[in-house]
Amino acid sequence: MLNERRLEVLRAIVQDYVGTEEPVGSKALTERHQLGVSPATVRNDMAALEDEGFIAQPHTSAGRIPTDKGYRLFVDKLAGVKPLSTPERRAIQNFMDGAVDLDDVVGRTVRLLAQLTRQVAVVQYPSLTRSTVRHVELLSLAPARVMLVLITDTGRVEQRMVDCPSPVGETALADLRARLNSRVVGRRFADVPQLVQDLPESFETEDRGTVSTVLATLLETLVEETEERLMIGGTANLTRFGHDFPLVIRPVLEALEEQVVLLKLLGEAKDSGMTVRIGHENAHEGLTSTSVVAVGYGSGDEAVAKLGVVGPTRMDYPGTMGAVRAVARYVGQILAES
Amino acid sequence: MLNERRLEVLRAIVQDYVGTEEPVGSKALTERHQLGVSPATVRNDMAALEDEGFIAQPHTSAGRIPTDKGYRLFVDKLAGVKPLSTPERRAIQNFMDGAVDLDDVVGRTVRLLAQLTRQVAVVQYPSLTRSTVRHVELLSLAPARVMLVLITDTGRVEQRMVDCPSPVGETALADLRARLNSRVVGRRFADVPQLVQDLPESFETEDRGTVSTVLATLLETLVEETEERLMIGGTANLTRFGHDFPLVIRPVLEALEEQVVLLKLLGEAKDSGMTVRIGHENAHEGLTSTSVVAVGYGSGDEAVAKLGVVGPTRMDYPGTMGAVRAVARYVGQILAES
DNA sequence: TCTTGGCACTCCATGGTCACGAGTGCCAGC
DNA sequence: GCTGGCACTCGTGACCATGGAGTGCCAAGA
Repeated sequence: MLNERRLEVLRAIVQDYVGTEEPVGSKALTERHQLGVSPATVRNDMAALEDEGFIAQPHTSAGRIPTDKGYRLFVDKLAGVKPLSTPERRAIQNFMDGAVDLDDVVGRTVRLLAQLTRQVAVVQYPSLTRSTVRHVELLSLAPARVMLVLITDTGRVEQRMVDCPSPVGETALADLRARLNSRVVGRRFADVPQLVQDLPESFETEDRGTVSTVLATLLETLVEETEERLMIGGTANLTRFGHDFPLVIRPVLEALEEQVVLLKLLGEAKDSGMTVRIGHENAHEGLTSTSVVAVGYGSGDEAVAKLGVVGPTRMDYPGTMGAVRAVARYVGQILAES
Repeated sequence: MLNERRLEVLRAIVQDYVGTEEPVGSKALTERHQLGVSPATVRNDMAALEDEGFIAQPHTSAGRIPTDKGYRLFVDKLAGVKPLSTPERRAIQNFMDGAVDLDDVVGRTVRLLAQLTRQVAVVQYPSLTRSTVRHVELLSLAPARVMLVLITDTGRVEQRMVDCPSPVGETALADLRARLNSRVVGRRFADVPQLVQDLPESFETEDRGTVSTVLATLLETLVEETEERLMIGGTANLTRFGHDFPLVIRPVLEALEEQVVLLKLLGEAKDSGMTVRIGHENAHEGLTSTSVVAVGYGSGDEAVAKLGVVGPTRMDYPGTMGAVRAVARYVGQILAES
């Protein structure tokens, strides 16, 4: 059913619709693309494409627009990933260089991505559980109060207050700090629970309470939902959504404010390679008229977190995918260097 | 010119317009408020109010809507701050309790404020320069690489990498850490530069380079723009802006993404007491059709940062001001406790 | 079997007219 | 100084006619 030309027609429809935001008709198609056939033939092809569910008409006697299924086919079969131009690559470098800490890196990334794609950008902070421990610090702030600071190889810093059952001496604290670090430094956070399991036992009875409390807080921090932070930007680009936008923009903004929703969204993306979720493929109700392009990034081979963009299903997929991939690679490099 | 009744008419117009979002006419006014006079009289009063610039008509033969100047008078003279209801107070407590760290406190605050006011909430992180130092930590991560961690009494933690000119021994680092802390702990960050000024001189020549580098980074961190972080939320409430909203919402979203703009906005607010900036009173171009209600908050008497909301000029000022004030007080309490 | 030109049909968008109603300003009378 | 009355303005919504873009279908040609 779907011969070469029909696919070509679909590609042309997607490209034109993305460009003009208007339903595209058979005549316009033959004029703007060298299909080598007449409008009538294109009409037949369009009817076939519509039968298969790849395109639809908003109403009779209007042009066609791609359906989610149509975009899916376009992304899977018809379009590649468009590499960035040299000026664009240079812009990425200029923009990212000079970041002072992880917050800054993430902040710049989100702004950069929003600017390049002209869509809403979402960047997840490097996950704790997938990072490795660079250092664990314990600070005595008051006799029975300790501050726990975790530092990852990706530069992320997490801190928690610990209220101890009894006053803690500096020596005991230094002892715990040393033993703790010798066990976990360089290891992955995911492995920490196991590594510190028997630590309390090796302490004097009087200190065991404190040690357990500190460790409990440490483990809590690792599993806590807040470990999965993220940053979003470019929401102003939502206004480029389309005409019907008051209806569409609301649920999108709401979804974007729910960290849980976004984390789930990114979580659904594959760990490696790029993931594109189109329209109704997104589980969340408010996002059924948006597409999400996400990819993992990391300092090494393994992804420590994900980043991506959220935009209208009518988006420039090749360009967006190219930008997302390029940014992810560059951020990975920066993390590896630091 | 502006006798008691005319002020009463203005108040009624503001209240009705805020409620209905529609220009309000003389007849509707007399029906919904006990003004004790006829529509014709109200019309005369309205004409006077219009002459003075407090109200305007979108077009001839339409009702009146308040101007920025009208809202200003309303806020200054005609409306108080509406205290929160008991359930609302309880909701604040429930919502804020259980915050684990400063990020969490700020995050909860912004969500709470957005929910209470149904507007966009902006919360500034406690400023470094106005906080006092709880602890300065130096961690040796590599021979010539030190991580500097600042901890404030408000729970804020800031960290920076320092690349030292030469390898640093643990003893030298411990020495610097001890001397640094003995000088600055409990002091205000603003005073730190002066307090550490002569510190390098008291070290051996060989360590002076390192000491200077570390101190330079410390001072840099204090003045850096990034010290002024903030969090925003409730942007979905922008969709309740009005009918003409595609035009209005765009610049607002853009302004909200520019931290600089927002910081300036909050910075313009008075240090003590509540500040209300209405429409064109806001310097930033994109925000001329919004009002900003801001207030300082802090753990003690002094404000360490500000928070507020951004909404349409047509907002419920008494209610919004009440919510903002209540939230600020509660956050202050939480910071004081921690 | 596929392609093509022709043709009738559908339906949206545009723009004009018209009646309605809400609201105003003004004035004369109380 | 307040009030009722009255003429006037203007935006809104309904209705209708027109034009044009686009379609589906069909018969003829390659």
